[in-house]
Amino acid sequence: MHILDTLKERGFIAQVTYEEELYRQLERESTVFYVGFDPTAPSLHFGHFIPILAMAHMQRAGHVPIALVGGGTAQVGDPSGKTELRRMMDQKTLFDNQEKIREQLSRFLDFSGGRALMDNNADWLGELNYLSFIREIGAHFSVNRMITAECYRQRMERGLTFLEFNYMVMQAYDFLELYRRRGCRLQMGGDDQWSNMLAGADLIRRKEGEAAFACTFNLLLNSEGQKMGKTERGALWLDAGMCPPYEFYQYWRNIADSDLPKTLAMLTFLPMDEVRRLSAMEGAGINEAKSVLAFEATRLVHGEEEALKAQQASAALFSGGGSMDDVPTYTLTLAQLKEDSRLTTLLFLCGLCQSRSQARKMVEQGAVLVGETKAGDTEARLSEADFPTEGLLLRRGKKNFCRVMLTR
RNA sequence: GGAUGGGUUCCCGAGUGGCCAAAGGGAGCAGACUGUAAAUCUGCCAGCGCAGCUUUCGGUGGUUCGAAUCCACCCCCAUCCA
Repeated sequence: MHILDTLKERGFIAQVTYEEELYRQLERESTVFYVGFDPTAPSLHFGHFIPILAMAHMQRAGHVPIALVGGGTAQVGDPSGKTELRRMMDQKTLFDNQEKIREQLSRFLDFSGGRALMDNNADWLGELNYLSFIREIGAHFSVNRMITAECYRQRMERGLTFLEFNYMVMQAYDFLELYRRRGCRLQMGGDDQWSNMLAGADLIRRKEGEAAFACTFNLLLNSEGQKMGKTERGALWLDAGMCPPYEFYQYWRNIADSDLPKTLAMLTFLPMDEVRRLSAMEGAGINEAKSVLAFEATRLVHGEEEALKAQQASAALFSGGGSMDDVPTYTLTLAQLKEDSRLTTLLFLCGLCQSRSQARKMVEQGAVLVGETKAGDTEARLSEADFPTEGLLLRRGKKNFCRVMLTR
């Protein structure tokens, strides 16, 4: 099956340029392509996951991905889809974030033997000469056309700085530079990047007279039309320290029925026959399908071992039996307990509630379970005897658990 | 640079001297019903050792017994003019 058809079937592709030609290009040779990543956060989050998976699909099909870290462009800020001027980041933070991204990407892509590459556009944007740049590159851009691009249109009404206006030119230049350095012919990315990507492909065609392509991905939206990957605490990070595997697993285990088919297709590498079979499930079966999704997605992000642990912890908490070993755990010292033995304090400390006020309210609403008994008293206190050696299981609502271990 | 209109709790958005931790909606959380789903109904939704107190309405000062609300200066945003 053609890789583009695979990506289409799994729901990745939003828009493609010169589609027929791109089909032929990908058939003819191993094609170098790139996806840009902004180093504006210390971890990749779920929003990056779709492009990453698409890159992995492409790599499996024999093509060569370049992950381009936007160390230079991040100092400008992409106006696409933003209504405000993005705050600027200092160099040090950008550099640190960049290293994290490199580390995380290597879990999804095989960087060995030049099978995947990584570049940073600070390498070439940083030393550009303004005059030669506007002469060589700027001359190819029509402001008239730029301002009609979707990504600028809304900002034209609200205000757009000249700094941001340059973003498209810079991104187009990246593509040209990657073509020259690496023979890169295809840029992939989020659909909000469409105009920037087109600009790059056009620039290569104009300056080099060579074929270049752009291809954008769909956002994964839930049935209510909102982006998926938002949690109670914020973004769904791909870093285990910022979002534990158990939490990641539970996110996908809890999605709406109607979101299951597209999610399975996009977030797993299961054969489409299997995806269709699982998506057709009903009633209790659909829960089974969701745990397959959760397991597969967690496996991709955190590895098989962590996925198994998350699965086992979930089994122990939700369906009884199984091992409690990998249930989210908080360690309490005896000194802490002596200092403040209130249940509400513990709920706050272990992260189950975001403040003691919230903990008090949860108790009032009958949402808190201590072991097997429902807590009814907001002033309840705990003593050493309440903590068995295997830990005390606290629960807020039906789905939030924390095992508290007392170290004596 | 000038004129005008604005900046309110996660978001939208009311409030224009005390009855304001601030209407209403959305999001979120919890309870009931379920399948760790959706829909629906109900409650909660700044913090605190919580019948009381503390911090909050762009910033800093001021008027007042009392300010999100009035005054001064400043910062930022939008629209029009240059």
